[in-house]
Amino acid sequence: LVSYNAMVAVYAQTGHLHDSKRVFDDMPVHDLISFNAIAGAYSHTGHLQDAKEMFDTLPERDLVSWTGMLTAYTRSGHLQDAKGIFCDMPQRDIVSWTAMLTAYARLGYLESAKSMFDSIPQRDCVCWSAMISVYGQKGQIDGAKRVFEDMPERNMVSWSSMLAAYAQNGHLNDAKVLFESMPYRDLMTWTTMLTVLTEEDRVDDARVLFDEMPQRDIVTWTAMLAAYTRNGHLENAKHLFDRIPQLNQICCNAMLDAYAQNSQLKEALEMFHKIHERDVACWSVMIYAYAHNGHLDLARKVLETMPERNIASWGAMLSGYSLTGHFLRVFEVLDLFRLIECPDSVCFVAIFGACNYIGKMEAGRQWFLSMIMDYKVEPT
RNA sequence: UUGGAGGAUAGGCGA
Repeated sequence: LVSYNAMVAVYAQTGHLHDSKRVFDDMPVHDLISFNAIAGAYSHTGHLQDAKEMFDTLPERDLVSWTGMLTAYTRSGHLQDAKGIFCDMPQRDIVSWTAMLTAYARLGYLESAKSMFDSIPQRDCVCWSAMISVYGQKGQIDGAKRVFEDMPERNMVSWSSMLAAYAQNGHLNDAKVLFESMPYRDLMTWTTMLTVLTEEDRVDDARVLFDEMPQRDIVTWTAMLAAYTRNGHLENAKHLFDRIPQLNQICCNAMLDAYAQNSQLKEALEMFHKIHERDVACWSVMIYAYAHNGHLDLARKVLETMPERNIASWGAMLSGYSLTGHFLRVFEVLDLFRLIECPDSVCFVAIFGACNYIGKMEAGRQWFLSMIMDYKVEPT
């Protein structure tokens, strides 16, 4: 039973749902660990419904089952359900507290995340590191640094979280200093440093680092590809892409983006069609590609065809219209989403452009006030 | 043997 469970778990962790399920179905008896493991497989592969069904039909549930379900909801963006699970679970421990902390942060409730953190009695390295990451994702470097310095002991992930917090918020020098002083480095921290070099437009140094890295994985390859794209080296990007050992959805998106940024519409479209499981980013790149090559109508069609939209997809369309002088279209599209999605700073740049162009300075001022008061978007 | 924390891709400005 232990070996079977271990196999289910290994396949689950590597995202091989079918193999995981096959082993699960083949095993003679199941215990709670097997059920939890297969539920985790569903959750890891984004099959929220199946995970929930498994959870609901469990004859008994332990802390692992409850926390697993909490995480499944968090991963799929169902924060209210995550909170419901947290409230309903009969006991909680440091793992579930940390899971809930992360869930709050995802929803944007930094304060709730913080008070959850503060209320954890015996904090371990994981919840400290989670808190660093929360501050980092919120752009609050000082908070991240304070947590990092306050924690009683640090592990690989703590250092790595702090490094990522610096890198993702443009504190490139701090990132470099921290990297030099790190007691350990691994694939993830190396990759973070690759993105730091990229942001500094040191693409050649990035390539040297890439070549010298002791290991590379798909994330590293994609980071290098993005480095070439950012610096306009389409040929190098193509070359690199052809050498990637195992393609995934994200690196294909990155290549699609390389074509889009370089106005290679035909190649972009070709790549788009090669991608079968398209996510929001993939579709949004196509909006960008069309909008920046004079095909506003096709961009709009993509916007309307894509299965789901987020603020970046709306923003791509808005910017496309604004930059090409289709100012009435800006407001037309804005009306399509402003009640369901909060416009962000990119959207407002497009809106102000539209207002200025058609001479409606007063309307622009109103939008500016509304941005701050109603939408809580800070001017940048 | 099952649950919690870190790295890559999309929109304006910048580059």
